[in-house]
Amino acid sequence: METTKKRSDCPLSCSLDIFGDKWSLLIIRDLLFLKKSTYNDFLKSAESIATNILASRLKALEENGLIEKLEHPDSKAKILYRLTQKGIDLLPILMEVYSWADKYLTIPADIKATIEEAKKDRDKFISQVTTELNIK
Amino acid sequence: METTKKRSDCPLSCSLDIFGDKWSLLIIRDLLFLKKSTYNDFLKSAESIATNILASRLKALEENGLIEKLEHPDSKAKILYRLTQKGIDLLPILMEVYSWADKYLTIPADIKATIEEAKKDRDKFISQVTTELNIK
DNA sequence: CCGCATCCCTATAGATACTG
DNA sequence: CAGTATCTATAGGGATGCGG
Repeated sequence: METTKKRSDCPLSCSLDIFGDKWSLLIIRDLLFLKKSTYNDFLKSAESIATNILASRLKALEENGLIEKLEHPDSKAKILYRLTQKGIDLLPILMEVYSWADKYLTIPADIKATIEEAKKDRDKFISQVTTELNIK
Repeated sequence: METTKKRSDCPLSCSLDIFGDKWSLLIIRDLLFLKKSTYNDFLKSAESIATNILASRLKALEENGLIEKLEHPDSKAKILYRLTQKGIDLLPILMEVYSWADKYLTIPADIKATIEEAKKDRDKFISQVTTELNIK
């Protein structure tokens, strides 16, 4: 069922086989920027993902080594999802998408400001986000 | 039918609504790098897209202003697909995906060499590809 | 509560055959 | 050559159930 056979040897094609859908990168976004880390956090996101879809994406993301499951410090009942380095390294891709969207789509003003701030010193922004995630 | 209602105001979410599927970026790749420009060119790609999917993606890409349809210089029967600037500007995103894939996936040696060459002088590579496409 | 799993139903993706 | 038509498979939405 989770065979995910690759369509070709093309690196782009293989990458899209992993995160080329409408939901995976939104989960990555939540983990990268929005300090979300539990199942219910993701469920509450603006795009309102269905529970079965979320479960299947989390499983796929974990199988592909982009995220990992940990015990939540607050409660035994909770699970904490965290990005691996492989997952964190999707950040530059997301930044380019934001940058493209900033140029061609209509963006809420506050988000627009953040994007342009991040673009100004891209490397600094990347290391900042990365460090933050690694500390946690 | 092509209502493509957006799921949220998030620029990433909106971008994924446009090209966040397993095929659109492969068509963009074909146009950007592989000098493909007709329906049958795309059909022949390694991933072997189905004809109806190709048709629907081309339509969506055109509606979203990423590509445009032109008369083919060789034949009246042919249609030439070309990237708009909005489409060409997806190149930085693709390059980051290639870069990520280069780090984490198993890549054919020749493609790996090309990726790393392009990364060395990224801006030059981008302007080179862009110029080439604009000339045609 | 929390993290799913399951079921049911609909919508979209996709494979294949065929057409203007 | 550039698509449709038709059919089937999978993705996805929404409600609910259930063990820890």
